[in-house]
Amino acid sequence: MEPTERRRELLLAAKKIFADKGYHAAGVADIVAAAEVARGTFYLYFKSKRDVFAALLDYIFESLMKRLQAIPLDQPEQILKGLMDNVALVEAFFEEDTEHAQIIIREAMFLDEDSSRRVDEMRHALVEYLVAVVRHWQEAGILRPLDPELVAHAFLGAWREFFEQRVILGNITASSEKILENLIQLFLFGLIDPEHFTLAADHLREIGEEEEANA
Amino acid sequence: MEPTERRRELLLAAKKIFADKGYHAAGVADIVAAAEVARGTFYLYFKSKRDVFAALLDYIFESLMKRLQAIPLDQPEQILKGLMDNVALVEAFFEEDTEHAQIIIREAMFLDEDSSRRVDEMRHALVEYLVAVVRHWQEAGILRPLDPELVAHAFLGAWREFFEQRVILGNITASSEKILENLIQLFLFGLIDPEHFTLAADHLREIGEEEEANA
Amino acid sequence: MEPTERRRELLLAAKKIFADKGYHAAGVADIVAAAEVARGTFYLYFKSKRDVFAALLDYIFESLMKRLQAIPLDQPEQILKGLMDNVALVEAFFEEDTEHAQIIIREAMFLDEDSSRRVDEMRHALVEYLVAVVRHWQEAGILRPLDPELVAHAFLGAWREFFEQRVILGNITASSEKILENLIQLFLFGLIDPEHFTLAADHLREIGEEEEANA
Amino acid sequence: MEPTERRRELLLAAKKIFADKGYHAAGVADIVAAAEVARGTFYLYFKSKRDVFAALLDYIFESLMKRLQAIPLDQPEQILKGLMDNVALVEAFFEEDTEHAQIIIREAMFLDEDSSRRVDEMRHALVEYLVAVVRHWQEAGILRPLDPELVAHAFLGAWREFFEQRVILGNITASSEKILENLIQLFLFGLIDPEHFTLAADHLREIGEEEEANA
DNA sequence: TATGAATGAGCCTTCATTCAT
DNA sequence: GATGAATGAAGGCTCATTCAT
Repeated sequence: MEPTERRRELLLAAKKIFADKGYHAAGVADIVAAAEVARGTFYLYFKSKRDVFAALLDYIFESLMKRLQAIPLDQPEQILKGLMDNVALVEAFFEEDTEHAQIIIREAMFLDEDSSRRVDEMRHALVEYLVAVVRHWQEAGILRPLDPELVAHAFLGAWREFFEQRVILGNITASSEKILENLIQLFLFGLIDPEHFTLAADHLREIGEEEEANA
Repeated sequence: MEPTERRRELLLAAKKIFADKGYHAAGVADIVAAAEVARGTFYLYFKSKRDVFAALLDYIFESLMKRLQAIPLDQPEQILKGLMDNVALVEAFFEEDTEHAQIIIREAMFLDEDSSRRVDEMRHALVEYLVAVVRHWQEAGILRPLDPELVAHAFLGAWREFFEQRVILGNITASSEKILENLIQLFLFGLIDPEHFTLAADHLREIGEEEEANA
Repeated sequence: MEPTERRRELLLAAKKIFADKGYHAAGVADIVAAAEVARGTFYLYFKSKRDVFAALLDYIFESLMKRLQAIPLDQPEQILKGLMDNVALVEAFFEEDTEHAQIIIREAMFLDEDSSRRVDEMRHALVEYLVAVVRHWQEAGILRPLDPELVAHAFLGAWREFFEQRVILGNITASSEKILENLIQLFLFGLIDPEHFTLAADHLREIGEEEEANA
Repeated sequence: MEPTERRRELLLAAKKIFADKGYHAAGVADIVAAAEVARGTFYLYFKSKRDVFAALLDYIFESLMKRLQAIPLDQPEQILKGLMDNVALVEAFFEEDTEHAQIIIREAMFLDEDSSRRVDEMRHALVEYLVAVVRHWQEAGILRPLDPELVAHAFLGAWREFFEQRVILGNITASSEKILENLIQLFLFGLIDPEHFTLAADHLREIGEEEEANA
């Protein structure tokens, strides 16, 4: 068999095992069993268990990047549909192959410095993408001039929360579309009833002044 | 030494070790070394390594509950200050003792079913609290009638994202107050410039109709 | 409490525990729990776990001796009843307190050199007693002049086999009286039908001669 | 090295160690030291310390069965020689490799339910074999119609007693042949001098009547 | 390249014994 | 005498990694 193919088989076996059992519970024995190769063969293609996990993160990262690069940022004429389509696309990536999400969210994030750095790169890619979208519509005067990074991180966090609950933990049964729609509405229009915008804004200003006075 | 005291010492030692090295990398040997007791002593107070971790989650949960119970939900006259104060209080709990957060967020969430259930209880307590706040101001007609649970989860997720970045991973240097303030503004007023509310709402409706037509 | 009393309580607790769980599975913790004293108290009366076991063997040995010494060897006029009564008495000792038997047969026999020596003393006492009985009736011309020690050991072994099966392992449900009666009949009259005694004796002689020829 | 061979080496090492030190005192460390392999290698071939012991019992059981199956039950023309040859064969099995006997008699019998069940199977095989022999000669009218199982158990017990004393504990120096010969004589002809058979039988009857009267 | 038997450091846990109170 | 918390040696077992074939 071609070396590259062997390596790929092992990588996919590792993906399945890590997603199933988690990094620590997964053993090299499980991986080679799933790949149907001998124990020693594993070490022909990967330096260690850590190494195959790192390779896995690379693989997932690259897969995600391919998707993101396929999205045009500047064409959408309709802000809402644009946002929804684009975010849905990211969600689809993780939902198509739930193992990806299991690994990224459950395992890689806090496994060690190296892993968390790699996840951070992914997060950064997503954030940059969201930032670009927000900035695009801010420049068009449609969105208010809030810090785009803050918005991106906030949205990412909110979305991750629901994704975790729904896909990883299975605590929510609502459809991903419905959730996403509501989430976007919340982020776009905010909580406050427009009638009370002025009142609310006044309060906000007062609080700021109080705090400055206290400081 | 009084048994209760010894147990507490071991618990705190375990908290430090688990926060430092993570559940898997932490050994009972580390814990007893930190507590400066013999190996066997550990098993006088805890059934196993798992057991001490569970006890730790209980301890953190109870500590957090004490804080939350101290907050009056129905008195705040000012929505913004109320929300900010209350959320800040939760944040303070985790920030005072970063180890708490390390353990809850990095380790407990996905360690196993038992642990994730416990973390879920905590999340639930926080969500319920946020839901109560949102509902309070919805009934007062100040907030729009969005699903309070959705709002609560979204806010929790967004907040967690920043907390992780700032406290656990150290990627952000902005002050927690500033972040919280911006976050609340985002959730309250939304992204869209009020001038374009009507336009945006129209788009939203169109999208809905398109989708129904497609279905 | 009087020291002697305390010691006795511990000894009896140990007897129960050792009989229940066996020497190795029994822990000092079990013994002190059964005796309702503190862990340390145990070591006030016994040097070690081994020590309490040795003391237990002494105790059982003495109890058995008291019984045996109470039996008159020379008065019985009737050989069968005499044998049966006497053997039944030994059996009764172990059956009254099954724990005795559990400990002697299951644990002490092969635990270590010291224990097996003690059990051997007991066995010796029983054998000597049986030897005396056999010899008594041999001198009266009732029993054939077989080696009395051989007879005693053989009987002891056969009896032990049934006792183990019945009391320790629970494999036999027949009453001890019935078994004993049959056993004694077997030992007294033998297997061969008297009609064939001569024939059998001839065979026996032939075999002996063959073997001598082969040697 | 071939797996089967390694496993066999470990099994034999375990046999030696268990026979030497007993189940509890023997450590996996001792076994792997005797087999001159690493600790982990042991667990390549056996699930646990218990497991290797069980495997050992199987091995001994099978070895014994091979011997027993080689014995024709129905051909012997001479009762005495037949019995002696056959029993001697069983004895030889244990005497050739004393470790077998050490393990079966000292350790396995009362270690736990599983072990004692296995030993019981062996005992059963021997008993059945003896029963068949006895029954064979009973049908030929040579032996009296005593319960064959009782006879078999009694003989087995008596034989075990001597075997233990001689081989395991080293208390007897007489040759096994001499002992066996005497034992068989005892079982065949019984203790009572034929001249007194009638007298003895009368006594026996009287005892029975007395007991019935008392009941 | 592929194999899989062998390795051994390292982990969790138990329990007889000690000792300060 | 009595207590029971503390001890730590010892034991069973796992698993990532190596290496001779």
